[in-house]
Amino acid sequence: MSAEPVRECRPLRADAARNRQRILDAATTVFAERGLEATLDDVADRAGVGVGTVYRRFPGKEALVEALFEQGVDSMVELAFEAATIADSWEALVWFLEKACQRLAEDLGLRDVTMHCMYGRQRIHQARERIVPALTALIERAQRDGHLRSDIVAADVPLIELMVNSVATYTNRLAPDLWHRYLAIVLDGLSADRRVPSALPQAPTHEVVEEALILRKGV
Amino acid sequence: MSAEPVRECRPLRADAARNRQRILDAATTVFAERGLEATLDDVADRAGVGVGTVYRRFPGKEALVEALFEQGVDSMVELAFEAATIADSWEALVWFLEKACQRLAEDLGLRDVTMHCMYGRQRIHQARERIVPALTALIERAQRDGHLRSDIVAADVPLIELMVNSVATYTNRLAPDLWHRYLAIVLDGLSADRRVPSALPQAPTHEVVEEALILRKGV
DNA sequence: TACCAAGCGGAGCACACTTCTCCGCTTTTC
DNA sequence: GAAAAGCGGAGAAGTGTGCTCCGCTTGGTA
Repeated sequence: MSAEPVRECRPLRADAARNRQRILDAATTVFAERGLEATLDDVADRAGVGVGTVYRRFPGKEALVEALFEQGVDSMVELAFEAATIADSWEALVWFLEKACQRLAEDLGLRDVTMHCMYGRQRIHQARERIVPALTALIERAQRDGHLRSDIVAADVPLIELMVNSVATYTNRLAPDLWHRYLAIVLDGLSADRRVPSALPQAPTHEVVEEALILRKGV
Repeated sequence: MSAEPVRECRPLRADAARNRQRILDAATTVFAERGLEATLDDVADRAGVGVGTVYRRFPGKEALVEALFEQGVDSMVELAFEAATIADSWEALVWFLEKACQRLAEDLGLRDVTMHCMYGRQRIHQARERIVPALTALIERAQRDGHLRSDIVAADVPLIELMVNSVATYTNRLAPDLWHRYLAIVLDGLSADRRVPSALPQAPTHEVVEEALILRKGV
């Protein structure tokens, strides 16, 4: 939220400040909907301003993206810490994976930032370093309690998120909640003490699956 | 293998026939390695011929791709029928998923053709229609035997392949066999009668995962 | 109300990267 | 050794980025 050149003395003119906010709002929705493949022209259109106006406020796409997702990335780290406060260790893990996948599914921009690292690698790297201990604690606690299979490690988590998110990427237009089903399957695979398969969300139809595999827009 | 304009009378000159084969070979490896994003210029380079030569033999990229993958797509269908001949119903399902994921992981072109449908949609659609009955039979048999959880349907299969393949896409340079681990987890989630988690292939290191999420080339 | 710095729009530039063509030269074949 | 067939690869044509520039508009001060 503080990426443009520091020019503290003179405050923005009223209309300029209004436009700046419009740009940020537009960028939020546009990137969330279409991922980072969206153009600053798209953002400008959505904001109802010209491209020039966008470039006057932000040095370039990267700056805007970083300004927008600084907070989003950090909030993923917080998620892991928040999960630690849940009493039941298995529920904590489930809650974390659900929430993390949810955010990535809802915000394609966040997905691109965390999974593709096109921008702001440094920040992502730092975020990863902070999240690893929390994740490790979450996992080891669930393992000590005999809920999580013992051969899982913290490094598995990003790849599990990637898997589930790939379903979300393909199906989010046609069946935006379908990814829950596959996370549920994976969770059953992660469980150490499940006796009976847990209930799954509704199955997709062939039509939805076929359409999803054809349509696939976001990466 | 029969995409260029039919001109049956005169056979190709010896050198031309040789080049045609070189182009097909080069296309096979280039598309397998880099997916359909590879250019016909890349194919020409690999084949050691000029682009013009490629375009003289094949009307365009689509024709070459379809010629190449016609067989590959059909072989995915055959896989399902072949699985039906395996005695144990659970092993049949496991074998099918392993093989299908293996092929998709080894051949990024095949992955793009089946998962993204950029070319030859008609053929893919037909292939899907042929594979569904075989898949349904495979699934229902495993369910009757009490091995596969009863809430799985045939339409789940492509999405399961998609999930596992997304791992392969990201990690195939650094840890080309890592996807087996995640397929194993998913399989444990699909099982109806497992008492104890099955053995998993070796876990990834944090370094590999981080590199994989950054490098991501294919798609 | 008048003035002008600050702000604005969006055509268009530079660039990257496709697919595909064209034509002077080379090789094969008869 | 002549003609037909084939070849290479520069570059045309098209598309899609990110970003700049400059004539016009507007907000805020005097």
